[in-house]
Amino acid sequence: MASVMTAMQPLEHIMEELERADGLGALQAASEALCDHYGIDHVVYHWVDSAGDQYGCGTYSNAWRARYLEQNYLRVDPVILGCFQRFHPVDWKRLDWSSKAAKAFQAEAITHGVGNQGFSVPIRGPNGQFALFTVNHSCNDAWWADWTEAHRRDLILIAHYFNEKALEFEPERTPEQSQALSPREVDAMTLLAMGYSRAQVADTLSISEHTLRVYIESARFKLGAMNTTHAVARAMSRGLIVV
Amino acid sequence: MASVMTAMQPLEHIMEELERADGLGALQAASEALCDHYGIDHVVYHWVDSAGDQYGCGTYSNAWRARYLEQNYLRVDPVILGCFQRFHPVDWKRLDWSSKAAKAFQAEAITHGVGNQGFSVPIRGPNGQFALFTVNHSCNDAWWADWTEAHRRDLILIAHYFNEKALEFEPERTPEQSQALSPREVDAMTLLAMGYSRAQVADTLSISEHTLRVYIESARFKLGAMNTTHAVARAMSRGLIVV
DNA sequence: TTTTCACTCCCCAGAAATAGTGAGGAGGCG
DNA sequence: CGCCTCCTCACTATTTCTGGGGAGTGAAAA
Repeated sequence: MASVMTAMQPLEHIMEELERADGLGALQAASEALCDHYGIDHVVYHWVDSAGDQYGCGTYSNAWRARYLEQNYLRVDPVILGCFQRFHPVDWKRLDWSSKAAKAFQAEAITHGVGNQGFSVPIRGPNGQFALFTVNHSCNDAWWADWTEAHRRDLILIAHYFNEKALEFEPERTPEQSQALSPREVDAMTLLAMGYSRAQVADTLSISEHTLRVYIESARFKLGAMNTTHAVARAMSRGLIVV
Repeated sequence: MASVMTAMQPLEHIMEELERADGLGALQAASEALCDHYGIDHVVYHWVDSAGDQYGCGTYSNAWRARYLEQNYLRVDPVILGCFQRFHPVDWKRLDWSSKAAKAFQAEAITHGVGNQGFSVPIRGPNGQFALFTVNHSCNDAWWADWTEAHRRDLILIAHYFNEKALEFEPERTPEQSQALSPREVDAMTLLAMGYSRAQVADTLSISEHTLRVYIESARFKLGAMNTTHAVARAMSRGLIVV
């Protein structure tokens, strides 16, 4: 249980390497180092971006990665689907593998060298960023249960550092931080995001609907949005409004 | 630097208590225990929910909490605004305190016993859940820098556990994940959030605009939204779509 | 002091979204 | 085998939003 608290030099060394990492290659190297350190088959970091864009690094075979992307397994993979609704790290056994697609997916994964046991830590960043840190191994249930229990805390922390570095190295994936909205514009966007119509927003803010329109338009302009819905979506994803 | 890795019995004890916690009171107790353990002024967990709903526990005075809620400081607090855009834990000094509102807010916080130094860990869960774990103290910059550097890893981990427990105890705060959107509905919401008009979305999805409308309406119904903008906002804040 | 910016108000025509119906086929699940 | 959800298409009338204009105040920044 107390693994995080006990001295474990090689892990400490890997963590320090990770903190000093200055490129995506370092994450790949860290994945491999972690595999060696723990004596497990695979360590993988998988960033699942906005429009189904993906980025990852880790020790899965290139063939399996290619196949995964090519088949768009993103929309089938129970690990992705399950972790997206969770906060807790999760053992793969607790996911829903019942669908036909999931079973086929699993079978194919195993033929590509993916182990039967897995443990994934969901990680979330700003603007809806989502990633998974996964450790994977081929072994029996009891051994895996002991191992994951023993290293749970380490894995949470390592997952956090992986994501921290990935965000750092890929700033273009969390794009421009545009100019801020004026208070009135924030009010307008916020109320619109809450489902109020323009008339209701104007009424709530005690201004004419014409005036409100000016705010919406200027907010739309500042956010580079094509319409109100777009503007609200951008304001939300940039954290300019909290709804 | 290696604090997480070194034996530190009292912290270990607190963490184990936290893991066994079975109610919100336990988080409050853990906050106080952490204050004692570290010898700092405040430890606070603050859940900032979708609709501006808030829940928190920690060692701030009741007067300050009441004031914060009453004044709706959520929309002013640079800690909230800054952390919402970040993944890294952040020292309060690195936030933007330049606005007049922020300065007034800070001054008032200090009169309510909040320390001049702060360090906050942003945490995100499913469905757009967002929370902050903050440690706060009154001291000079050098001491604080040393302290936060020394305990950074612990704090990340403790923040994770606080949120894990908070999510566990408050399932009703992430309720209406019940109604997932169908794939087509997700497509529609996503493209609308990207600024496409209905005609463009229909074209992109290669369906008639009439069909598209059915998706938008059913999505709106499932999300309990009053209009398209509202539906998109809800879908985003619940993490159903990623833009 | 000048200039910029946020805030407020107004008109109009055309484009877009919404509300109320309707119906048929494909596929999964008990 | 029904039952269900999902996907697809259609019509009409009404409401709401958008994109062009223009104009005045006050506060803050340059």
